[in-house]
Formats: sequence, C-alpha cells, structure tokens
Amino acid sequence: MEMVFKALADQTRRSMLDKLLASPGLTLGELIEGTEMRRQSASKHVQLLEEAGLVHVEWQGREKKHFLNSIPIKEIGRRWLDKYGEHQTDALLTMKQALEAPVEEAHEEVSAIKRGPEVTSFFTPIED
Amino acid sequence: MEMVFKALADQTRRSMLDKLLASPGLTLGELIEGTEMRRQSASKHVQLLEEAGLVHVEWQGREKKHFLNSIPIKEIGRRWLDKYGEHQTDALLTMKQALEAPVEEAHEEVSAIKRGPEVTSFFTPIED
DNA sequence: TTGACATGCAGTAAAAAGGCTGCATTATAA
DNA sequence: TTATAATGCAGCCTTTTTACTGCATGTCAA
Repeated sequence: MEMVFKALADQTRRSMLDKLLASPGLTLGELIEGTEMRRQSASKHVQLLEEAGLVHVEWQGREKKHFLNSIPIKEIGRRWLDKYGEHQTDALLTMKQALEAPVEEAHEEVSAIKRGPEVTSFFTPIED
Repeated sequence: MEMVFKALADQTRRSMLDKLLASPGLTLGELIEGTEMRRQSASKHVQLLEEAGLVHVEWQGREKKHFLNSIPIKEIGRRWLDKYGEHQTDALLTMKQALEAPVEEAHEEVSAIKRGPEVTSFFTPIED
C-alpha cells in the first residue's frame, strides 16, 4: 500500500499509467516517445510502478510490453471511499459550526463529539 | 491535485489524517502525542496537508484546531474509479490472454486492440 | 505584568528521489 | 557471425524531502 501511494505521488509515473491505460502493451521506448526523459530514467520509474503492482509486464523477445494493473488503484479508491464516507463531511460541518459558536459552548460541543459514539462510529480503521 | 498526491505519499501524514478522522479538532500537540516526532517537524507536515486542502484549521486563542477535509480524497477516489473502471480490467485480461497465445496471433490481437475502438472507448481522459 | 504554553519561522544536516552517462546483456536481422 | 536494437544495472550529481535545533511571537493565567 505504501508503495502504491509513493508510486502515484509522481507526475511522470501518473502520466505513464495514463499512457498504458490508453495504449496497453507499450514498450519502454514507446513510453518515452514525445518526452525529454532518457530511457534509463524512465526505466527506474517503471521499476517502481512494477514494485507497486501498478504495472504488469510481458516479455516478448527483446521487447518488454507494459500493461496497467488498475486493481491496486481501485482497491485504494474503494477503501478510502469507505473510510472517508459521507458521514465524515457531516461531522466536519458540525465541527465547523460548533467552532463558529461562542467559545464556551463550542468547546463543550467539541468535547461531546470527541468523546461521544457519534464520530467514532463513523470511523472504520483500515490498515494501510 | 498534484499537492494531494504528494501529501498522501507520506505515512506520517496519512496517520495524521487518520487521527483527525477519529478525533476532529486535535491540536498540534495532541497530534504528536505518542510519537517520537518533534513539534516543528509535525508542523511542516500539517502545513503540507493544509496546502493540499486536506486539513482545515480553526484558531481558538493560542490553540490551532485541525480538521480533516475529505473532499479532495473523495474527488480523487471518484475520478480514479471512473478512469480505471471495470472495463479496464477486462481489457487487461484480454491482453494477458492474447500475449499467452503464440506470438504471431498475439501480436495481431494486440495491434487490433491498440488501434480498435474497444479500448479507446474505455478511456475517458481526466486532467490531473 | 510576568511566566508558562502553543505555535511559527529560519537554518542545518542527512536521506531519498530523480535525472544523467557509461557499460553489459540479450535478441533480432542481415 | 556480426551489427543493431531494447533493455538492465552501476555510479554520479543535483534537487527535494524530512527531521532536527534554536529563537521569535502571541496568548493565557496567576
């Protein structure tokens, strides 16, 4: 999971995923077409993407075909949408309103929310 | 968008978001409780999260209360789930099967998929 | 007012990331 | 077989990231 986040943090790598989504099976050479980047640098990016499980490769003679594996991305999307579901937004708005109220009462409300079951019940811990 | 990806790339920052999800309104001091990290280091992380729009703050006297803003995360989740939808997985499997067939025919199928409307129609470009 | 507390900002050091060149390896094609 | 093409690996350099220390600022409470 850590690796997936790291891999997605770089624009160059995200562009590579885009290209592979549009054109499955591109080789390294084809991946850097139209860019200024050297083959060797791109190769390192591809290595990272492979380690993160985001790219699957198939060797065909001396050519290495690259394919996007969208499973890890979907997994992240699914988990995070579960984790930060609609309830959270409501809770945030509640907090915001509470803080905009006079300090004493606001502090009370904050404490109530912090110790109460309302927010903690929204929270489904997910290892990442 | 770039900032959001960068912000999510670090485990420390993701943990902070987790804490703020579980306990909205934590101060900096509360955020580093139980960790080895110095206050000043954590402060920089918070700064990044703020710039990425992932954390909203409310000053209350000398205390700075931090709140998770899950909107950017949801936005990413939504866009990426659109982008890498179910069709992509099918396409990937098709490619995989094609490549596992004898080379000549496989190459034909790959070319067909690459130039055909099947895959490109799956692709909905999204700026990021 | 004064001391303690919560935070911010500047500067520094170490580590990680990203890009390059040069060379080695394997496969195709003449 | 030999030249060419696609790729990998090692080493180097520069930039970015991350964590630290020290000091400054603003707020609360006695």
